[in-house]
Amino acid sequence: MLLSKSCEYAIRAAVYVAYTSNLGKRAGIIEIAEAIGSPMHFTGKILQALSRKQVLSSAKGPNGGFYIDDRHSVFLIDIVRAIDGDELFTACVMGLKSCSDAGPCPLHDQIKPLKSQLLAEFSRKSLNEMVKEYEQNRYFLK
Amino acid sequence: MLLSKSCEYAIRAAVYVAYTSNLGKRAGIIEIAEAIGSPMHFTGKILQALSRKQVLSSAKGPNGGFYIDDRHSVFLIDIVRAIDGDELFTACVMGLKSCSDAGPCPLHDQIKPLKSQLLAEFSRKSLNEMVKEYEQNRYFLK
DNA sequence: TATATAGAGGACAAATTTATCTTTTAATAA
DNA sequence: TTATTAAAAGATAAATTTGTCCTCTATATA
Repeated sequence: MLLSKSCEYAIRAAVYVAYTSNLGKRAGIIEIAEAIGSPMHFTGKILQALSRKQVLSSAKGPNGGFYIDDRHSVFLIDIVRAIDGDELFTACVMGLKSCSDAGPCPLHDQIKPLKSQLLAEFSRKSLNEMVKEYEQNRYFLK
Repeated sequence: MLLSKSCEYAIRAAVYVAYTSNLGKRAGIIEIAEAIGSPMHFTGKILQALSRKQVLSSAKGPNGGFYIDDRHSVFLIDIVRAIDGDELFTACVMGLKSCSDAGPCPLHDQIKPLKSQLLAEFSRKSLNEMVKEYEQNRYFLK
C-alpha cells in the first residue's frame, strides 16, 4: 500500500468536506462517513487530526461540522503529510538506514525519481481540482 | 511505506543468500539475520515463505541453510509478489473500490504510470545485479 | 544407529493500525 | 439559563503486523 488506510479515508473525507463547503454547508461525521463508506468514529478521529494540523476547520454545536475555509487552498500533499508523514518520499525502499544519495542502495537511483514524481503529483493536485471532478459525477468516494 | 517491513527484510535476506550462494555456501538464519540486521526468528519465517514460493531453496540438517539454485534467476518483483502481493501495483491510491481505467479516481491517470514504472523497475532488477554491487562493497545490508 | 545440526511449524506475545463506545466540551438556539 | 447539537477526547477493543520461543522433522555424519 502506498498510503495507510487512515490516509485514504483522510483524502476522501477531505474531498467531501471541500465539496459541502463549496455548497456553503458544514459536514458532520455521520454524513461524511456515509458519503465515503468509512467507519464513522474512526473517520472522526482522522478529521480531528486534519483539523489540528490546520488542513481543515471544525465547529462544534448546532450547524457545526467540518469545513474548509476557502481562502486557503489545500493540496493533496498537505493531507498525506498530516496523516502519513513524509517517509514515503524519504525512506529507503529496502529499509536501509545507511541508504543515501552518497551511499545509495542498489535501488536508490531508480526509485528516487519515482518518489520525486509522486511527491510532485501530490503537491500539485489541489482539493478544489478533485472536488470539481466529483461535482461532475466523474467518480464516487467509495 | 512502499513495502512492508517483512518485504524489506525479504529483499535484504535474499540478496545475502544469493551472495553466499555465489560463494558456494549456504546461509543459516543466524548468519543472515546478523548480516542484514533483522530479528532472527522473524527472518526465518520470511525465508520459509520465500522458500515455499520457490523464490529460493532451503536444506535442513548439517551444512543446511538457505541458498539459491543458480539455474533460475530471481528478480526483485518475485520477492515483492511473494511477500506483499501485487496490490501496490493494482490498488487505488485513494482506496476506492470503484476505481478503474473506465471509472478512474481523480489521481488515477497521474498515479498509474508511476505504478507501472515501479513495477517495471522491480521486474528488471535481478538479484544477481544487486549482489554484484554488494560484492563491490557498494552498500551494506543494514 | 545415534547424535548433532538446522530449517519447518505452531503457539504465543508485543506493537501498531484500525475501529468502537462513552464522556466531556463548546456552541447554538429556544 | 437550559436543552440540544456536534466535535473533542479518552478508554477500550479488534485486527494486523512484527517479533519470540519451543517442539518437530529431516538430514548429514560419525
